[in-house]
Amino acid sequence: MQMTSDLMTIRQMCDAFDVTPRTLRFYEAKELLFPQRDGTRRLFTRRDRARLTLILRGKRFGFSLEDIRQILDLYDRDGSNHAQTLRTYELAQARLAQMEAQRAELDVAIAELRVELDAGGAMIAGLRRAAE
Amino acid sequence: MQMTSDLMTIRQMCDAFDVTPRTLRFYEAKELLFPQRDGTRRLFTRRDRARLTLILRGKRFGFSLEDIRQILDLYDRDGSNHAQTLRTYELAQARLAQMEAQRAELDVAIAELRVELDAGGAMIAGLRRAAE
DNA sequence: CGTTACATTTACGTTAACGTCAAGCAATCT
DNA sequence: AGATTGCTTGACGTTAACGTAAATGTAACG
Repeated sequence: MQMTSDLMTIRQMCDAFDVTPRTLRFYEAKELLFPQRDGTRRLFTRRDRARLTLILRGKRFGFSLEDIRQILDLYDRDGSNHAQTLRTYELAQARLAQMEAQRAELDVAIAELRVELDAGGAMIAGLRRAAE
Repeated sequence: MQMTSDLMTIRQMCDAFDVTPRTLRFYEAKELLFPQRDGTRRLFTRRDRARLTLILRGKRFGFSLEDIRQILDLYDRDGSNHAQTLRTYELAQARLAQMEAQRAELDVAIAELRVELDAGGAMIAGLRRAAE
C-alpha cells in the first residue's frame, strides 16, 4: 500500500485506458491532463485518470477536445472569477440539453435501425431458403 | 400540384436541410446522394431527401460518412449478391449494439453532468449572495 | 444585349486528432 | 562497456469533412 502507487507511468496509463503514448502527450499539450514529472518523465495522478475517463467518454459522444476541456474546467473551479465560471456553467447547461436531445434522437435511430435489421434478417432468411 | 415538385434544386435543398451546396456536391461525390441532372444542374429526388435525413442524423451520432454510406446501402438491397448483403447486415447489427451501448453511457453522462450542474448552480447562487 | 444571379467543375486550403518517424537521454540487463 | 528498452521532445504526415476561391456557363431580367 504505497502512496506512490497513486502515480502511473505513461505505459501503465496506455494499458489501462487503451490509448497510445502520443495521445496522452497530446492531451497534456492541449491542457487536458497535467501529469507530474519525475525529472523528464511523466507521472499521472488519480486526478489525471479521472479526467481521462471523462475525456474518453466525451469523445464517444462526438464532443471535441476543446468542448471537453471547457467542461472539465467546471470540475476545478475555485469560484474566483464569476464571469468565466458563469460562462462555463452555461456552456455545460447547453451541452446537457444537447445531450438529452441526442438521446431522444438516438432512441429514434435505434428503433429505425431495428426495423431495417428485421427486414434485412427476413430477406437473408429468404435467400437462405432459396439457396437450397 | 405538379409532379415536378418532387424534384428540388440545390438551393431548395440547402434551405430545407440547412447545409451548403458544397456539402451536397460532396455527398454526391462520395456516392451518398444521386441527384438527377437537368443538363448540368442537379435535381434532388425524394429518395435523396430521405437519404440526406439519415445522413445528417447519423452524423450527429458521430458516424463517419463511409459508415453511413454502408448502412444506407442496406436500404437499397435487391438481394442479388448474398455475401455483400450479409456483410452489410452484420455491420449494421454491430452498429446497433454500439448505439445501444452509447445510449446507456449517455444516460450515465447526463446524470453526472446534472450533478455537476447542481453543484455549479449552488456555487453561483452563493457567489451572487456574497456579491450583495 | 448586357448584367445580375445562381449554377457548375477544378483545385487548393483548413481543422481536429492524432500517427509516424527521427534523434537523443536514462536506466537496466548481459 | 555495450546493447536493449523505454521515455523524451520535435517536427512532419495523414484523414475526414468540408471551406473557399477561380474560372466558366447559362437563365432570366430590364
